[in-house]
Order: sequence, then structure tokens, then C-alpha cells
Amino acid sequence: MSTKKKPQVTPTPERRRELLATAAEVFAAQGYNATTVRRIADEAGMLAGSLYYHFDSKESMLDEILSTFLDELWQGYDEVLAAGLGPRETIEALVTESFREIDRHRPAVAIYQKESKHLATQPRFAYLADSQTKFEKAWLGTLERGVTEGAFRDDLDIRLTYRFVRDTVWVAASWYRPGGHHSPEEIARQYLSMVLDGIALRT
Amino acid sequence: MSTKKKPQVTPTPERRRELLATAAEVFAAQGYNATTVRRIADEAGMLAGSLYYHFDSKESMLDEILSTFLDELWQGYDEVLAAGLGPRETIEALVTESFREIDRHRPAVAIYQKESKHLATQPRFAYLADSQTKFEKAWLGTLERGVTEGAFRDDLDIRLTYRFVRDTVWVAASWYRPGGHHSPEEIARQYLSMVLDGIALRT
DNA sequence: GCCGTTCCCTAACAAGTGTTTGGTAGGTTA
DNA sequence: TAACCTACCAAACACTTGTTAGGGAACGGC
Repeated sequence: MSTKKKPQVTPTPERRRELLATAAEVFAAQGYNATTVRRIADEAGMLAGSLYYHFDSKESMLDEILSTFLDELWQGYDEVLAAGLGPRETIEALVTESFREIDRHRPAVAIYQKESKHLATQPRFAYLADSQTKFEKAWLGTLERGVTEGAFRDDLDIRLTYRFVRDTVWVAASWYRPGGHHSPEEIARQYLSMVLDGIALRT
Repeated sequence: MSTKKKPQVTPTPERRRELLATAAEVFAAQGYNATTVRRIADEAGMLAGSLYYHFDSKESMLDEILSTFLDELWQGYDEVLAAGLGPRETIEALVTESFREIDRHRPAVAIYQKESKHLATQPRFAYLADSQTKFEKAWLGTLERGVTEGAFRDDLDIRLTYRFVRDTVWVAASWYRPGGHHSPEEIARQYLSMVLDGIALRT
């Protein structure tokens, strides 16, 4: 009468990632603080207390979600930055890589967008602030290099430009859905086209 | 022995706006769900229960903050849309007006950005969904008109363009601080310059 | 002086929160 | 068969949450 259940849900390291994935999904949808561990457990088909067999706190789930994402992000970024490309090509590669990360870690990116600002003040999440500093150095540095080398306009406030480019890319995580009309690369291509050349028709 | 207190803090309708302003500030900084009424009361220099003399719930504070903001926003938008401007001029006016609203209602905008998505599902906040529909109609319509009239490029996914423009503008609320280097109008000018003409140097 | 209004405090409530403890079904190993 | 480990459940814990009820100080009008 009862629904048949798989005798063994999944091997242990796999199961952990599954639970983190569902937790990330709920965190992204409802917000971290608005999400109860009972809700996560519900979504995972178990009871709240059972989560504590796999993780030692709700916060450590969030921690693992964010740090895993950032690790992979910087793996990609560092590769791009070490390639020795020109400013324009570097920006293009960074934007493309960013959209790939959004494609792979959409919930994590959404959580990062919403919560990182006030999380970064807590010691446990200090790496968020570190990452942001590193992030700004990479992007802003590339833009500045682009201005001196004549690739980018010099009549704009460079910090405004930085925030402009940064935000346009990462906010996409709030509406992006994997399996949509466009691939991450296609979205990156069009975004780059808009950011670099504008949406107005050249006359 | 007790600290001297102002006999009357402020007249009654003024006081209400003061409390909403501090509440909005805390909501924006910490997130709505992460904010306790005790924290708001603390910031306002009173105890939690005392807030309920002015408002009947925490949710109604949020409601009033958001609806007040949206009312004023649409007042400005409707004026622009009724002016009968061309597509490019309409976009310029909408962007400028948006940055003015961010300047005036920064906390409300930040809250709206973070919470509107999952608030819109609740009946009480149905007006958020309505507003978003109206918003999309105005912006997307203007962009489409601009494409057919030859003001904007026709080789871009128009919905992608819409989200691009919309996001670049409103995300600014997350970093904007009134009294900074640039006025809202100056920020709007530079943003429009980037969105319309791009950040790459024309050759 | 008395009354009423405004605005806040004190103290508590019930519901919901993250977390812990002890137990146990089922599989694997010896 | 016995011992053991994995992955979960059942039930409770301490605490925080939004909210309420009753009271009281300050002040103005009469």
C-alpha cells in the first residue's frame, strides 16, 4: 500500500550533493532566512532532524553551497585572467564564463546576489568579502587597461562602468532558466554586443 | 536621574513616516524576514510592542513602504508615457525618472528588488505582479516601437534587451548612496550613454 | 481639577524556529 | 548468527518570533 521506495537512496557523497541542491533551490526561491529546515527536509522527502546527520547546521549548508560555487567560479576566472588576452577579449571571456557559471549554479548565484551583502559581515563568510575584492580588482583592472589601450571609452566614470558591467551580467541569474531559448554562450554574445556597442542603431 | 526625553517626538503623521523610513532602512539592509520587529523598534528608540500603536502588523509596514513607492513611481512613469515622445526619448526619460526614484526611495527599491518575486504570489501583494506587468508593457512596448522606427537595433532578442535595460537600471539601488559623487541625473546620463552607445571606443 | 487623547512601556502569549537525543530498520561485514 | 554502520525517524528542547492586553505618563481643552 505504501509507495515503494528505493532501498538505498544513493551512495553517500552523491546524497550530500542532492540535499545541497534541493536546499539551494529553496534558499534561492524563498530567501535563506525565510526558509525553514523543515521545508528543506520536506522537499528532500525526510524529516527536519534527519538533515543533521549530513550537515551540522543550516548555516553550514549555506556555507557549502556558496563556497563550492565560488571555488568553481574562480577556477574559471583565473584561467581566463592567466591567458594573457587583451582587455576587450578578457572582458568577453569573463562575461561568457560568468554566464556559464550562472547556467551551472543558478541557485547559488541567486543566493549570492541576495544574501552576500549582509553575510559578508559575519566572520564565517569573510571569504565572500575577499572574493568581492578580488572580483573588483580583476574587472576594474581590465577595464582600466582597456581605457589606456584605447579599447574602451575614456569619457565614462570607470567605477560606474564596472558596476554597470558587473550587475548586468550577474542579475541575469534572477530570470535565467536552464533549458530556455538561448544557451549561456548565446546570451553572453548578445549581452556583450549590447554592453560593447549599445542598443541604439548606428547611423 | 532618567535621561531627558523630548516631550513630544513629532506630530503624528510625521512620526508615522519616520518609523516607516527606519523600518525600510532595516528591511533593505537585512532583508524583510531576517528583520525582527524588535530590531526596528530598537532603531526607532522604542520597544517592539509600541510599534503596534502605529501599525497593525509587520507585514502592513512592508505593504505601506512598497505601495507608497510604487504609487510615486507610476506617477512619474505615467507622466513620461503620456508625453508622446519618440522611443529613444521615452527610454531616456524613463531611465532618468527611475534613477530619481532610486534617489528618493532607495530602501524601498532595494526591498522591492529582493522580495517582490516571492511576495507577488501572496494575495495581499498582488499589486506587485500588476505593477510588473504594466512595467513590462511600457518598457517592452517602447523598445519594440524603437526597433520598427529604426531607433534601436533589430538584431537582438527584444526580451533580452528589455531585461538588460531594466536590470541595469534598477540594480543600481543596491550600491547607490544619496549624496555620492554623482547626481541621479548624471548617473542616468552615463548609464544611458552606455546602454545606447556601448562602452567600446568607436573606431 | 477633571477628562480624554496621544504615545509609549511592561509583561506576557502562542506559534514557529534550529537543533539534539535516543532509537531503529536494513544492509554489510566477519 | 552477531556485531556494526548507514541513513533515517520520533519526540522533545530552548529560544526567538510577531503580536496582544493593560497600564500609565504627558499634555491640551474645558
